[in-house]
Amino acid sequence: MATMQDVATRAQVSIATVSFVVNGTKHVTDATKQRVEQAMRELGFRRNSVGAALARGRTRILALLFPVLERSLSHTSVAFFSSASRRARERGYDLVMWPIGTDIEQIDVLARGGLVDGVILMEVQLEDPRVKALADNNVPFAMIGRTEDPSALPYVDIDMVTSTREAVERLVALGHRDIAFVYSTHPEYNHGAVSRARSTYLAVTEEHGVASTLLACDEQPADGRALGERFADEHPATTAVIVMNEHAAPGFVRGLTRTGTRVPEQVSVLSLGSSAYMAEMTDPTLTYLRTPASELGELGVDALERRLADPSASPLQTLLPCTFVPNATLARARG
Amino acid sequence: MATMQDVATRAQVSIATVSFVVNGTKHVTDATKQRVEQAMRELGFRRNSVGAALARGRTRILALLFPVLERSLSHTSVAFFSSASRRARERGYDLVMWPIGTDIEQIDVLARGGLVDGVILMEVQLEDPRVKALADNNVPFAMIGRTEDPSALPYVDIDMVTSTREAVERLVALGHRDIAFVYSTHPEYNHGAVSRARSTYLAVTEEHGVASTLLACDEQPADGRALGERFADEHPATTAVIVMNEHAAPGFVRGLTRTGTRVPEQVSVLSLGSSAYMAEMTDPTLTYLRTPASELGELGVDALERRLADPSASPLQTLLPCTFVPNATLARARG
DNA sequence: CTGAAAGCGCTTACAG
DNA sequence: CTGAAAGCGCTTACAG
Repeated sequence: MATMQDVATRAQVSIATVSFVVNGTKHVTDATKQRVEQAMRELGFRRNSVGAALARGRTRILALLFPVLERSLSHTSVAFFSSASRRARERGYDLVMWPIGTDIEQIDVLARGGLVDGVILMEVQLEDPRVKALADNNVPFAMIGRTEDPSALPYVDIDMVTSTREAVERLVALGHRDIAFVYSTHPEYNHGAVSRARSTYLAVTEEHGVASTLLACDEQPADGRALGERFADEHPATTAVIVMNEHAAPGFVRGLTRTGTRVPEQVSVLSLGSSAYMAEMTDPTLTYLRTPASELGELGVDALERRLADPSASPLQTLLPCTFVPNATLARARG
Repeated sequence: MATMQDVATRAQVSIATVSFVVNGTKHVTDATKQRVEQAMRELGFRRNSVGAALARGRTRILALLFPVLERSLSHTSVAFFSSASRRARERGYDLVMWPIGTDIEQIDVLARGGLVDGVILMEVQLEDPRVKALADNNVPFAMIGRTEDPSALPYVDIDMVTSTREAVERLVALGHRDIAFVYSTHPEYNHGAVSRARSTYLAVTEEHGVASTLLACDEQPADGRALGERFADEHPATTAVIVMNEHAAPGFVRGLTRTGTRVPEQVSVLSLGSSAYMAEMTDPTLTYLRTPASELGELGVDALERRLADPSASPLQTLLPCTFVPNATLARARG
């Protein structure tokens, strides 16, 4: 690999001049510039990013932390990733997905090691040790999601209170008086969004005097199906279900229909926080509240960039509700 | 951020000694070691990876290149990623997913910039400009998938010839004489696996004197459904379909059943290269040939590591067939 | 067992 | 407009 020094020697200029040409940081005479460019071409020169990073103190690389080994990437999560990476590129950064779990040690190494300029956290828990680790160590970061008390931290998140209220009230408006709520369980994880949705569901059903049932379900299609298959037996009076578990929602509908429960005539199903991709899996097509994944992915990058630009500026904090997408699994309550 | 120099000063040793302690590269007296460790603790020292990388010439970071912006990540692709990253960690590397497309320029910057020690390529095309770019530039890499002629390059890949033959012959054995093949289209992409599967399908059906039909389908559930909905009309004589399109397979089955075609009584469906996750989406549960994603993810890391250890060693080249998972969408041919 | 020093490949005031 | 030189934070022969 040719170095800048090699190029400088061949073009008979100083290494500084090569740097100016490569980075466009200072004006260089056309003639000199051409000599340098020719030398670079001849040597197949490519600037070593590590050297540059050390000198500059920045890499222009951002990391999206997702615990891939612990939690399965849903279609929606992938959408977060692609939109964030697109946005990062627009802003002159590279964004990579770093499959780091809750292991603080690893986060520390990554974040303080200087390899990345900043970090976007996903799958944030109410009490998240990673957040404390990053904050304590002064690593620039933004959250997609948020902790119990995000106070002065930058975040973008789904407005789960608004979205859950909308879910319940749409069902109430259709005459449902007994509404169940399926949420996703994951050992050790106290997901912020899940927790907020659950308590809002309880509050709003109570507010409307509607019967409520909380049902846990693993993040697997087969678990959704199993739940659906025994649903009619175990909850004969329930006429509507909110499913906040993207992985399990199609399986749940399938479990209902294959055991003879008609959807939506007997039971309405509303998927909370999902995508067109998953909604298309079932028959009838799932009615759902769409997670604004691409919007939040972009905003997550913006929040981080702002923090990088000025660590003392007020943090960007944005909540976006899900949007209702009417398909075929909602109907008026029976009887 | 405290540097090694800061630690050295505080512990009253040389920076070299600190380095020895941090890396365990040389024996240091217990007393000295403890002084150094205490100083590190007091200062909250964390080694700067960029400095280390520059000095060593290695970062111990690997990149998995997946064109996230251009191709949608299937559940199976995610499995590749998680298993590769798990394996990498076992071997002392970090593996990140780098959402790079076909843009050679970007690959060049990444790969030659010294930020990563090696690269694993996914979604390899028959003629893949990225492969040439990496090879020309002497960047250590391995492919998951392979080009038309991978000759001396390290790769691990699905044995699509064997797997497709198995798919066809299982259907033939059930008496099917008119078998269609749905493959995934993607503009600009001439995916190696798709291409090999298609030609094997044509060869094996011909070998058995069975009627064949090639059907293109975008990688979207809704496109699968649309294809399924018009299938009975357009291909009334066809009794079995091989679907090599993980995103579209559930939609295809759904399209069939919702237009009154009974699966598998009237039409058998065999999903080629999929996962339990996707198979669970439909009713009846999809019979499929499982992509050995976690096995190949691991092997991909092994292939790359071997190349890193000894660039002149013979490349690891492995083909693994899919394995048949019997579920509920296969039956004897009707009539 | 420990240290002084060169070197990894860049960037960037500073000087001219 | 161009260059000499210090510095980014480490690692690692080499010497003692």
